[in-house]
Amino acid sequence: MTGTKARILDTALALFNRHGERNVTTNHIAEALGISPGNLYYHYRNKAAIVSALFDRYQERLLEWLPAPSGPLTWQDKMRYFEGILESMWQGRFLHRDLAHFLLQDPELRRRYKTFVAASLERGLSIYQGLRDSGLIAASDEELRGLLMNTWLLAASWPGFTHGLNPDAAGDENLDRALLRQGVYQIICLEAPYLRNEALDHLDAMKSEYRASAATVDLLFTDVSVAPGGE
Amino acid sequence: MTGTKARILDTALALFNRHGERNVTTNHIAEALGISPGNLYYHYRNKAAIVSALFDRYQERLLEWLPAPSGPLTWQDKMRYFEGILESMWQGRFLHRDLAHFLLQDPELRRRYKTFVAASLERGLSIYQGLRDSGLIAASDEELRGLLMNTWLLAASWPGFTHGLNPDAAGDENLDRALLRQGVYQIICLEAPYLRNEALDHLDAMKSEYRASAATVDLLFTDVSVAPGGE
DNA sequence: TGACCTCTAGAGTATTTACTCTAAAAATCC
DNA sequence: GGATTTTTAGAGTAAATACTCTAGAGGTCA
Repeated sequence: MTGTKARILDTALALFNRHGERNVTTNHIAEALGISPGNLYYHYRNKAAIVSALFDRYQERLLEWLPAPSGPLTWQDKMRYFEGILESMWQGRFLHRDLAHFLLQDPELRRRYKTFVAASLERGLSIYQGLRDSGLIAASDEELRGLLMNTWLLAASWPGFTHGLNPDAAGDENLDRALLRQGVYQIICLEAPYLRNEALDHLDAMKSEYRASAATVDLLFTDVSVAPGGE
Repeated sequence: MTGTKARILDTALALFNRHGERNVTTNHIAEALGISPGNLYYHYRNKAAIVSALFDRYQERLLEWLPAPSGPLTWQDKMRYFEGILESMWQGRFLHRDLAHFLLQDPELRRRYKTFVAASLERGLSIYQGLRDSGLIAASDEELRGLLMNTWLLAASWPGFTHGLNPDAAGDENLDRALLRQGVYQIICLEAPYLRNEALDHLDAMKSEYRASAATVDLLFTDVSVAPGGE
């Protein structure tokens, strides 16, 4: 039931994330799928169209993770938001990695991205205001805006940062997860000073739950000479 | 006195920052300089060597901005640090934009980058500890590390973020500066909760000094249809 | 069975681009 | 001023890659 069109997106996303969009040719995608280049171009008129479609999918999925609050929010809700954001950004990490290039080349995409960022930040603000109403955080609207902008930048750049430092780790599911969780930890650090009540009570527990081991963090900065043949 | 070798770097940096490394060919660089491709390749054996040299220069300049504290620090010192960091990252914004690709392609560069990031974070920690000794901030070492990581990510991604949303602004010196200062504002937001004493007294003043006007920020997210012929 | 439409194959191409090579100009040295 | 070395020009090339084009397979409906 999964049509060729969707399979192209899946494969392209996986290849882009692993090798970088720049290093993945349309022929590579077709080959990985076991289809012909002609077939690929039958479904997408060019490479940019694939990127554009992936961007749409990414955008939808991220906003799904950020439903406007309906009713009082708990600190568990907050953690779910964080996980969702980072999960989405992880899945679309190639996008943020090469975003600057796409935005420069494609004014239409740029337009969409602007409204997307603006919408996400608005959505985030309403969520944080909900958390404030629930007494879980204390901050002025201005502080929330600053916090949100920083959260966005952090979440958007974290996957690219870790993957850039440690591309060899790609495919190691455990390590991937650990690094992703460390990203949540960084976001926790960001908002920690504003937490109150139950959120504050659980701060330490959350920190230690999401923080990666020192060994894992070290792995980011120390030089791991890849064993030969370990591709 | 400025040799060809240095002029190549200057021109390449300017072109890379404006158009993205991916869109700038070695022939473009040579043409912009008014030299032949052969000449360019006489000085740098390939494009990656140019990027690598630019990276070295960037690295040196950033660390120059982050001298280890000798004696007690003031809040003015702190602001100078921030400005220096963002200034450096602005000048090398193409690097962070396309960093993932460079790191993936060049294991040697990756190694250097890892030690560079680690060194910068260490340096940053000693600076923050200096600020703590001066009573300007209050935070545990662990909090400082989290803060530093976030500061790094923020500073590294802010130039690319603004430029990506608004590439047409490139060349508008005033707008560039305003957006860069807004980056400092974001960093201020990051550390605001930890400030004490004089640093706290000047917080509001610093915020309003660095924050860009609402109109400028709006410009980031609203769609500016570029007037035709406005390249 | 035949007409029609969707989907696929795969060889092929036009273009871009990083880089080479040879020779000559310019600078330096004795 | 001649010899030698450094620097430059610029035409040219090999490889990569996004994309095209034609032909045909497979399904559907009459």
